[in-house]
Amino acid sequence: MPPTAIPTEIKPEIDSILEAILYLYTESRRLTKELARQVDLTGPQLTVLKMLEGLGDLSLSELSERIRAQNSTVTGIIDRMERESLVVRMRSTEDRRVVKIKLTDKGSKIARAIAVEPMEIFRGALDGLSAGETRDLLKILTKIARRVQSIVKSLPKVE
Amino acid sequence: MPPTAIPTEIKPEIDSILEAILYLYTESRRLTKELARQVDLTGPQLTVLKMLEGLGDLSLSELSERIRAQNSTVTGIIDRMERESLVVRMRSTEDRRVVKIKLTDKGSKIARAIAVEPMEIFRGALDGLSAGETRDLLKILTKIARRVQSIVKSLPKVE
DNA sequence: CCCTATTATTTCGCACGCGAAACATCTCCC
DNA sequence: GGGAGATGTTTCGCGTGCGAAATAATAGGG
Repeated sequence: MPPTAIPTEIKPEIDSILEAILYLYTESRRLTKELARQVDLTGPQLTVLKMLEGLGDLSLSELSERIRAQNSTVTGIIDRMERESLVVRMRSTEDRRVVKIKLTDKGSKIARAIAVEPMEIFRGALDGLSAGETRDLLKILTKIARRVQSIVKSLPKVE
Repeated sequence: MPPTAIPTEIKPEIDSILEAILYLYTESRRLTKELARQVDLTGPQLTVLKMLEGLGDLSLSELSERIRAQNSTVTGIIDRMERESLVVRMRSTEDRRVVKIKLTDKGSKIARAIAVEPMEIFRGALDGLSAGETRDLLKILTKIARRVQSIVKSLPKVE
């Protein structure tokens, strides 16, 4: 048994589960991109637009935290959105280090044209589960996450 | 009740579940990248390396299907790996349209230095579930995936 | 009040990642 | 067997996405 193999008979369900998780993730990205294409935006740009619409002006850091990307990534996205006059940068007056991102009229209008926040589709799908299923799912996923964490900690370092 | 709005009091579990799925996905990428860094590779390059180690030579199409990326993406990854002498391209003799990707000695050596295939960590974590949990998880995820699909189908088109 | 550490953002270089178009080769059918 | 369409790969242009270094502004301790 080579060291690369995890010593276990592969249960076919396991691959199906990985498959399903991957599907849900990639589908959410595909979906966002498809919605975005209808108004000539990219996926991340639509996400930012709807976020600003829902929450009001946000600083760049707040934005990058919410979309789980590095500041430098968001700087680029905002650059391109500003180029298209979808948002403007405004230096905060209280703390002049902070840049507030603000929707323009054009940006708000486009945000309104897209009714659904893509993530809502998933909330909707999860909402269709029974209370028991929801509880089970959360419990199992949490368990998996914990196990992943502990496996990661125990990994041998190369060298 | 418009199909786009999800009319529901948000159950906190739902956000936790989305959180957990996102965590598992991003953790798998982070993990791959971290393993890869130990041998001076990028995440995708390590994935390709271990895939070739496990399965033998693959064509570019086979590779791109397995890592779920477009051919053009994989062309770039292989370009950089070839530049580093990790793999070589070999025209197939049966069908001269096909390019076979082959590990070099250097590539094989590095592949052996990394014992774990990152995805195996998740298989390992899932493997720790009880049979009942596995069954429930698969059932629920499948249900979610089906619901997502049907919601997507019912979405109104802009214009 | 200054000097240092901290925090917010940008810049830079690089590696994906995609879709469309170009290119190469093969297959099939007349 | 020759041309039309199918299949495999690459090229191109663009938009993320990251981490490290640079830049700008604030805060805190002496």
